[in-house]
Amino acid sequence: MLDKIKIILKNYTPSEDIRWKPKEVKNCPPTKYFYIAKIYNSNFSKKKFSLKLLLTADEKNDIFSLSINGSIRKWYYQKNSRKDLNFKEFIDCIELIAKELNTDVKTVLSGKVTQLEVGLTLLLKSEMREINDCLVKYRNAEREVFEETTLYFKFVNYKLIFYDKFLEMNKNTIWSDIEENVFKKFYFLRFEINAKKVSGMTFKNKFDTIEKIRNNWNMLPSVIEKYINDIVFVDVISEDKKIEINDYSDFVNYLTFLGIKKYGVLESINLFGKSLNINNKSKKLEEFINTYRTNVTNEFDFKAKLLVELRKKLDRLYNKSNNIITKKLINTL
DNA sequence: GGTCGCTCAGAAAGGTGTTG
DNA sequence: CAACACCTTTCTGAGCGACC
Repeated sequence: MLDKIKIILKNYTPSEDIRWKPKEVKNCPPTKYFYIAKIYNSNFSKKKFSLKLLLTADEKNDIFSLSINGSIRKWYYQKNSRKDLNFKEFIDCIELIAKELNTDVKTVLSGKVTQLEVGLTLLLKSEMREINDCLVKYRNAEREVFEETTLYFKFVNYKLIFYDKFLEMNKNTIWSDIEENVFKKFYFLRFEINAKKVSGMTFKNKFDTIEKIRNNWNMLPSVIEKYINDIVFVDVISEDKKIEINDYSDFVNYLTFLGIKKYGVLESINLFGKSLNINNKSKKLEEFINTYRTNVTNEFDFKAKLLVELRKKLDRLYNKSNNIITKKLINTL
């Protein structure tokens, strides 16, 4: 469930097996020196998807701190696939990193996590490809669509991202017939919670050290589901219902629906941002959107399908059936 | 009965000064 | 610089009368 991560180890004793290269950094105190290096996953012979190291040396006091930065997911598998780390693999990662750094597991566990990306890839049917259009609002985040297939909800310290993993993995290649078929049939939806500053969002206290991530691994599914559930969902794809207008309220209801459709769902929702009454805003918005919802058939039920697949994948990554094994793994470290 | 606006508390987001 | 602690602001949902 983890992808990109930045870990800070204090009081790390630099391994002599690593080739440290001095790095010039402008505007830094004269007593500090910087060295960079890379570590690879030595379970594989190829050297791809490294983790970048930045060693800060305060040579006066002989104190070193190490920053580890990169995608442990790609690093662990040595490829960019739709696989996601489960608990056992995460524990594996910790041990591997300790080995590569020539330090003990305890040191890695104590590492501070200052940046973290929690995410997963869902295997959906290709009809689900349009689902981004239905994710219309998330709290007060800035909604932004990039190159038509990527959707962001941005805050200062973190953002939510939805994108087509298959396109991302195969963007620079010529597709074979098999790949064409896969793309036609399936949609690899990737969802990520990208924390640029862990200390400034909800991961703080729960996922801000490697040890806490390990101990709180079982909380990750509900955290991910909470973020998804908080996104305002409107089915903008299904056909309109055939509406019978029998009285005035039916008429107003239908007019509101037509108005939202004509003016645009996103634009209509934005109107509420300017609404003066803070307290009623969310309630009104909910009513407003429900009016729209009651006028579409919702024949496909995108949201339900998304949540079902999300739950399936989370169960697998959380190792629900292996709870005892999970506890044992924690105890062995 | 339903709507509106006020209050409150807790959570979430953002701003800023300090620190190594 | 990056990261954090600390503080302020904003958001959100629930509760509760007042009013039509």
